[in-house]
Amino acid sequence: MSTTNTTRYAILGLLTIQPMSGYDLRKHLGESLNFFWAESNGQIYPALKKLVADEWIMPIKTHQRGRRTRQQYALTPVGRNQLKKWLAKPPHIQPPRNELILKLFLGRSAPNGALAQHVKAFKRRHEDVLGVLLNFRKTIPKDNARSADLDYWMLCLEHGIRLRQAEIEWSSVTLTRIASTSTRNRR
Amino acid sequence: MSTTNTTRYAILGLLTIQPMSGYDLRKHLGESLNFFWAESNGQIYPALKKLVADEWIMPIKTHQRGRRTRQQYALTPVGRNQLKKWLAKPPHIQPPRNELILKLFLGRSAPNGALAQHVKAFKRRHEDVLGVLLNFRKTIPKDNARSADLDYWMLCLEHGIRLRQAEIEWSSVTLTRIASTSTRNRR
DNA sequence: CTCCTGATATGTCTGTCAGACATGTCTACC
DNA sequence: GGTAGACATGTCTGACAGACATATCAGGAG
Repeated sequence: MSTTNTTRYAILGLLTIQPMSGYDLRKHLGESLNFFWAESNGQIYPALKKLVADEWIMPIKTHQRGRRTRQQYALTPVGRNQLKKWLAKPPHIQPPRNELILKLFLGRSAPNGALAQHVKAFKRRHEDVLGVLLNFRKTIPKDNARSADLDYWMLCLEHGIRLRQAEIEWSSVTLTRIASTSTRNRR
Repeated sequence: MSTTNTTRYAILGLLTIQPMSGYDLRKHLGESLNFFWAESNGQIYPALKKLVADEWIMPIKTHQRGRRTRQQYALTPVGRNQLKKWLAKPPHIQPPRNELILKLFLGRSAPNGALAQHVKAFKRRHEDVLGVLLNFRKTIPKDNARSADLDYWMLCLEHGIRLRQAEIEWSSVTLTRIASTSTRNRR
């Protein structure tokens, strides 16, 4: 099996920023990272247990004033090393499963107007995300003035922005073409 | 559970083009469709069985001269209707799992030069795919002169092309930025 | 004519994943 | 003293990825 349980490494990576609890990880993964890395909630806690067992991370107790005690985790030297080794390996490519495009491909069998609806929704969603990302681009550099991670984060952001722009442009073109196609093929 | 077993519908969709065997489906899925829809080989035959049991498709015997008898399948009216209903539903969005971007995000922990290697490979791969797609754009319209599917296929192709172009452009920009980043952060 | 190679053809199996669902705790406010 | 809502930690099922297994047939090499 060449599937590498990437969840472990995503967690490991986040812990390079600072020690966190499972809940923190979940929030991080659900927010900024979510634009290019979706983690399944159900994987996080089992993965943490496994990582502790392998001694890639270690649990640390944190007593916060006025807040419940949370189980936090920190990288061990072993974990840091494993992460580095993983980062050196060529990235695994996610097999594409673009359901919108599949439906478009089979468009001849679709009920009238459905495809246009799908593409419109697709476009709107990407426009929303693009808005968020463009806002990030403005605010992140100020908040994290000279974080060592900043340069890398901006590259990821740039990727997200360009991809969304391409999707939006394609959507526009496609919408006009769909209109003329359905006119031509009308029974 | 909201996961919809999309494999069934991908198969159903391909059978609208013409009756096919499992092997034909596998080839189709491994070739043209593969650019936006990757199907796991292991799913095809079980899915076919299920589809037959549900009477969405029916097995037909084909005796080809000089070739082994293959089990082919054709859509039933029920199947055609189910496909149509599915096409009308909003497409499910694949959760993103872009391992390259994840590695870039964690770039600070990566060994020297590794990221640049990854991005270069990423760029090369997309350039190769773009070449294939651009070639498709030239040849497909001639081969399938007035297929009812042609218009839809071209839309999918266009999507693939634009996305790849965006990836390639981002790669170029990123490569120059990585170079200057690693210079600045050198110890 | 027999062996071998490679395309044809049909599957199985294991670990990983998606994401809905379950459960309990603490704070703040009424 | 109750309860709404954030905080926090999990479990569970069906679907999926993709490596692996197996058998048949055609055509060429010896």
